[in-house]
Amino acid sequence: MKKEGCICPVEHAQTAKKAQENMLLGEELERVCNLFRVLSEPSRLKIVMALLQGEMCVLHIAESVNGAQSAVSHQLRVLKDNGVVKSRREGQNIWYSLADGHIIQIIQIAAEHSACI
Amino acid sequence: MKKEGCICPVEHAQTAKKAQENMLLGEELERVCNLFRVLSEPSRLKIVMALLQGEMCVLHIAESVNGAQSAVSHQLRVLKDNGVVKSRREGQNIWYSLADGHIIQIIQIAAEHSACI
DNA sequence: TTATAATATGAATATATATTCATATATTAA
DNA sequence: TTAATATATGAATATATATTCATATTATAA
Repeated sequence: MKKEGCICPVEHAQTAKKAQENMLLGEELERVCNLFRVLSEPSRLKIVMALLQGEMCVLHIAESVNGAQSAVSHQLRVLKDNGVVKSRREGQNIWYSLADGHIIQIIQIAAEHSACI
Repeated sequence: MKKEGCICPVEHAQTAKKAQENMLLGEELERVCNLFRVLSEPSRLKIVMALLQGEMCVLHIAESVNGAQSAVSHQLRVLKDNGVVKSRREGQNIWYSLADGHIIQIIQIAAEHSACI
């Protein structure tokens, strides 16, 4: 792991040191990773994309993404646990929507990036 | 899957319809998911965070993230295949850096979001 | 050419998790 | 209370993939 007789410029050793010092760790790292993990499954990303259009109940979401009720419900729980969606009960229905604007921004930028690969 | 005698307001059916029509599909969906998947592994996200500090060779990156050479090399390939990092050879070394500014933006917003959960 | 250093990679194992099925819970209407 | 509808969930299976180990490749120096 040590780089002793290294060919790289001195600045690179400093870069490595700074990277080590500023490294995201522990719970904070996990939370950011979890957000990305949640958005990385096609079925879940489709649910999030559907909710860009507005609030919906579970069955309407399932219809939007062409998925099974059970699977969508499991996925919504993961999305909610990770702060991507929020929900409110309305009679027999539970309506889901995006938790905040960050999600929309992230997806837009990711889409731009992916278009350039 | 059908919602016939649905209690939800009429707008929700239209929302579902719009969501269905505008749904990201196929390769485009996969590319966006892949970007998120790549960023969702702690070991890989740490590499990306390290590269926020600047260009580095594999061993300096391994040092930054406290990881094994082989694992870091495998991860760098995944990152490169998905357009997150780019590389250039410099003698015996190969220097890696972030592919573009989108990655930085996405991580910043994700960190903000995660701080609010 | 040989030796050394940096990086990459194939195979195997271990682990995580998405989906499905069956069923449970919760709400409303009759 | 009973029936019907919407949603949630536990368990099992199937699949994806991160890491490790050993080794291959590439570039430089002696």
